[in-house]
Amino acid sequence: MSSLPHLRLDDPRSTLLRAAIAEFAERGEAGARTDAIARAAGVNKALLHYYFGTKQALYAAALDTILAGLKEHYLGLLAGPGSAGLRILRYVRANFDRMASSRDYARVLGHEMMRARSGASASLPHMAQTYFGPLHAQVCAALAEGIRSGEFRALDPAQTALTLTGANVFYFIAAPVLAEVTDRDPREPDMLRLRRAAILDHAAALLFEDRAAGQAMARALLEASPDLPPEP
Amino acid sequence: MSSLPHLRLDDPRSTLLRAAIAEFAERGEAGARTDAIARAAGVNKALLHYYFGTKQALYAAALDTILAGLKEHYLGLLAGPGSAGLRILRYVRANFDRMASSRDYARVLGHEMMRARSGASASLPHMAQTYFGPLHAQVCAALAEGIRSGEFRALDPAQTALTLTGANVFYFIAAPVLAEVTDRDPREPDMLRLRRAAILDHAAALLFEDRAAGQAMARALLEASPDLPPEP
DNA sequence: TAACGGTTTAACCGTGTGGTTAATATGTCC
DNA sequence: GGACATATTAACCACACGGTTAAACCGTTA
Repeated sequence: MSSLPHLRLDDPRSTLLRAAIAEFAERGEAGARTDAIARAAGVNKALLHYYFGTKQALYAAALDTILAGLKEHYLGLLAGPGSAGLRILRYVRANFDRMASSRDYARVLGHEMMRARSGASASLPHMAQTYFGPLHAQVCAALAEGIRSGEFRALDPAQTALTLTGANVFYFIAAPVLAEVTDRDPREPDMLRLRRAAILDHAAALLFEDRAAGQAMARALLEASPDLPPEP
Repeated sequence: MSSLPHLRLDDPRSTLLRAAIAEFAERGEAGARTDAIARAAGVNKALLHYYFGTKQALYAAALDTILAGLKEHYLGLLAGPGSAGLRILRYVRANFDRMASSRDYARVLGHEMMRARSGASASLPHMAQTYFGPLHAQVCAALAEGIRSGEFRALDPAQTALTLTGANVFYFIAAPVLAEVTDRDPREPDMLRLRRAAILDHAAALLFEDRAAGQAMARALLEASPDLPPEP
């Protein structure tokens, strides 16, 4: 996008962007207030328009920042070495870790999903085409490969991809409700560790023809990286 | 709530409520416009305040209407006859059918989840305590029972309950995004049938110690009620 | 130091929105 | 038919919000 945007984290533009991501994550684009973003960034509201033009453009920039590099990361894992089973489990783990390590990521995406009624979101078609589409296709391809090789059960790849991401995403989307129901914060490290183990176990149990082998693979992956990356 | 509210579907109050549910489902409480609701109901905006007082109260009424009777229905299924496996699968199917048959249900709940940042939603604590809490507890109890009896694998009940609802809910929450990615409407009857079969198969594969038996049970449940209830 | 470009601010503006009010319609009982 | 309660409306209001404007600030260079 710009030439060297990722250094200098204390210039007003970056500060605004970070404040915007937090605000959009909490309230969505419609609910976010530009005043609040500017105030949180310790900056005049006009400066926001000076750098980003409109609220919608700021939102697009926030989305781009959040999604930057993520597609490549996921596609890399899915196309990497190892059996289809190993690659899918690696992807599931990476997806979980990404959401666990950034409080805003899952919620921004959640708001985007909610906003996306037929043709109402300006950013949706772009995001679907450049991000979700290729990702979904690649997950389906890996699933199909595993089914062909006999490593996976006879599954519908598209449906299975949805179940996997759904199980993964829902935990974070529903986190505030969950906190109310269970009296524990789902983002607490202990809770995250529990969920991380569960999601890998569930994915393995769902996918593999030889369930015991799949679960062993999931456990190995878990032990290979037992700790979550810290919040950036 | 009131004495005889559910008859006479063409009085202004009911019309307003239905219009409100549709509007809240599309845009959430923050995004919904009272003007638009009144206009959709073919009624003056002041009448909305005459009947419901404030937008927030209207939203609460909409939530109550959507959730009315649902908890009893689900709890009934979970406490009904049959093994834990059968009851859980019946519940999963009922949950799916509910979301499939009402375009608004899942999306209203989705918006409510998004809105529920720490202590910001007035309706969340009430909903969590009277609705989600008991339901979650009952699902966990059924899961624990199945684990104890050996029908299910050794699972963490709470985590498993989350995976099940997540896989179920996500499909409908993400429907607009999905439509963009796959070029087919996920709410099309054919797509719903596919998803319905998949969700039951996935639940069975995830839960049962004897996977083949579980899948047979899921298939039997599917054939017992092959068609979805129509949209009300 | 004066001119200049990029940066930042205080003050302002138009509009959309939730909510109010006062007046009018509608029905019902005597 | 008149009194009275319930419905329903047109017109209005206050204000929050996204966006604008013109001026001030600041570092650099001549």
